[in-house]
Amino acid sequence: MRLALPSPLRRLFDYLPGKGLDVALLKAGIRVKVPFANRVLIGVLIEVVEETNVPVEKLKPILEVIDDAPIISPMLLSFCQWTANYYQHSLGDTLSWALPNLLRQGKYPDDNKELYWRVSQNASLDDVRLNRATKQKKTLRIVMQHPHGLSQGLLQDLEIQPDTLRRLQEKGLVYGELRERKHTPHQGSWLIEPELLANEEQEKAIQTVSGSLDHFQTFLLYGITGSGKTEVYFQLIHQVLQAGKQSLVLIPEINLSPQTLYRFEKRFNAKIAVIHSNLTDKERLNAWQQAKEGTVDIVIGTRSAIFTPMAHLGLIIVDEEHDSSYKQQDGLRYHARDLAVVRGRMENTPVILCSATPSFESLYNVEQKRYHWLSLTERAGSAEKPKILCLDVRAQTMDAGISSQLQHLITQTLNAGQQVLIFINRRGFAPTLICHDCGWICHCPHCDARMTFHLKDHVLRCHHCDYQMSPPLACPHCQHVNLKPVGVGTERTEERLKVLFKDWPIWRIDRDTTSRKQAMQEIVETVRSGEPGILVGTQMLAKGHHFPNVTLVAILDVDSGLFSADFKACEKTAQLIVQVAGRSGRAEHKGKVLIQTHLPDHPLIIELIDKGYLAFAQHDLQERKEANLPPYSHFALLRAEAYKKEQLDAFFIKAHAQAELLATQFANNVFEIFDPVPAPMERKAGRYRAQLLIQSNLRPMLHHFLSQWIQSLEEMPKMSQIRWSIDVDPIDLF
DNA sequence: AGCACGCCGACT
DNA sequence: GTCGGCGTGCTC
Repeated sequence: MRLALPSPLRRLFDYLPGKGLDVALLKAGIRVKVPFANRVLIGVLIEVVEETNVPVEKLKPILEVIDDAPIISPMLLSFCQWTANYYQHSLGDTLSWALPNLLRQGKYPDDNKELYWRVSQNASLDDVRLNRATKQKKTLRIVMQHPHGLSQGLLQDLEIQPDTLRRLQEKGLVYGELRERKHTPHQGSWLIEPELLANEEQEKAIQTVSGSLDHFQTFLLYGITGSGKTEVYFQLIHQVLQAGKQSLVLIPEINLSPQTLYRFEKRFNAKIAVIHSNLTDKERLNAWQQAKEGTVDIVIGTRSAIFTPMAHLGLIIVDEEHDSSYKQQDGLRYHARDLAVVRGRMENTPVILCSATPSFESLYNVEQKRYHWLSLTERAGSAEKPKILCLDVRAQTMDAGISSQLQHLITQTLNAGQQVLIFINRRGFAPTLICHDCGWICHCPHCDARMTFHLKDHVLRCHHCDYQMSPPLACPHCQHVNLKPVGVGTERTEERLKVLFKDWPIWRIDRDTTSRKQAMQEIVETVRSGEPGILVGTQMLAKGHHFPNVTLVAILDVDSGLFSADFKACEKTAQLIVQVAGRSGRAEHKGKVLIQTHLPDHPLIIELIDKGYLAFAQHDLQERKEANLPPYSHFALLRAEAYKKEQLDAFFIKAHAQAELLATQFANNVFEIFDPVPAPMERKAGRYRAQLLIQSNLRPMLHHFLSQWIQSLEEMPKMSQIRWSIDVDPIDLF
């Protein structure tokens, strides 16, 4: 029996069947318990083989067969095999990423009954007892929309506390029902809310995809902010529901808010499962099992939901497909958007990738006729596109990153009763502590990074490891007591804005102010209420939320995104500008976007402002073509880290030599093997980091090469001190 | 990744 | 004398 075991070792392990075991009952995808070295592991049977290269005396019998039917379908298993192979990862470990925790631990899918809430016959929203209970009223409204009941888990995902339900139950307005989780045929309409009338473009998109619902085809749905992408895929999901099939909707981490789910709940009378990182193991298994059985109709989830088994998959949607949260950045470094396309092909199902700022890879795939292009370029209603302006700040006096022109515009906007959004590119530009006399700067003792000064807590914090210290009173270098915070950061900008615009509220959104669970939501709601004021924040502001009363958006420092060595820097910056711009304005007020830059002649700035995102993408893709960069060629990156620099260097010298040697076995010039280089932040959390880039125009060759190269790396002796990994299609070169 | 084995320093 | 530090090697 050939098994995949949860181990980083990129190979399968052969075992003997236990005595008295009927080999005919063993099917790929069942779990078995086996002895492995000195412990017991749970593995997944991949195939039954008669022959093995392993010496007989080493073969051990399995201890136990856990399942009588495959826990993982042949489809999902081959999907995982494809993934493991493509990302050069161990199959056993890949399965660990794909399976819910409890299944990896050998537990059985839970067939416990689930608590469903239903509305009582005599319940009414006008009940006087609900006059002051807004939460209960809202809850009752939601439960009323679903006469067949809603599971407690889903209600919790909608931010409804069990306590609220209990109170409604005490009033006799709703009742709980323990339900056997079995497939109950759907009754009645799939819609709760009628569909909106699609405009011409939307109709065209819907028609095009619905003509392909019975087979694989990838669509790239380009829809500018406010053009009604959601309506397009809602109507398509409706068609899929009517065909008795399931839809899988992937969304970026940040977008999986109760509001997102609420929109689905409001539209569809369908069973929806949500898969996100805050689920308990039990909830996750439950959602997984229901999707597998086909008892849920729509699965909404983040990156890892791409591994959800689906009984009757009919459509895959990847919302905001350009979003970098689809790429797993440790362990199995998969890209959920790319895997969505692979899965669609395997399951013969259409895939829709949506974005207002499509990734350049996807645009390239459209150009190559692999993806079908759909576009929505009209904003719904009377809303106009925001106007992007570039402000050359060379030779301008800046005040905490704010030019006087910007100051003037902010004042105007506030006086007009509107809101301003100030976007700061990075927390990395946050203030640090500098000695005014000798120029000493406070560095993190564990990383090659400056400590960031946090005014509120009066601490120095390293943003790359968790190191914290209180600021020294005197300079450790010259002993003078003249340490000052410098740099433009969210906090400092906020402080300055508070002084400059002291009569207006200022809201700050970043990791520090929104660490508390509900904090972000509270701020967002305050801003949505429309009171004039200034919203200051980082990346978090670029995604999802829309603020109708924001009419001025300012990006304080766009330059750092323009000269980065990273080949994707321009793409990311362009996406950011367009996404941030999309947060503003609607209907009555036209939005204005101001970009402060020292490089007003940069092609990104010129192209993006004059001709828009797609034109800039064309331009940048042309440059990448000339430089033979992805998507025109393919990258794989070997990263490694170690506590001792000499060990790391020794490792890379060997790895590099092996790569060169291996490359001689292939045709000339198939690969470009770069010299190993230190990571941009060489030391992080006390470990030295470096990387080695391999480039090739021939994907299949690159994969052959990688698997052989990795095998030789795995066999290298004395490697315990070095942690290394391979990143196929890296999105960051560090 | 785990986990044991093994060979050197500071303790009841 | 041992307890335990982590370098080294192995897992069908």
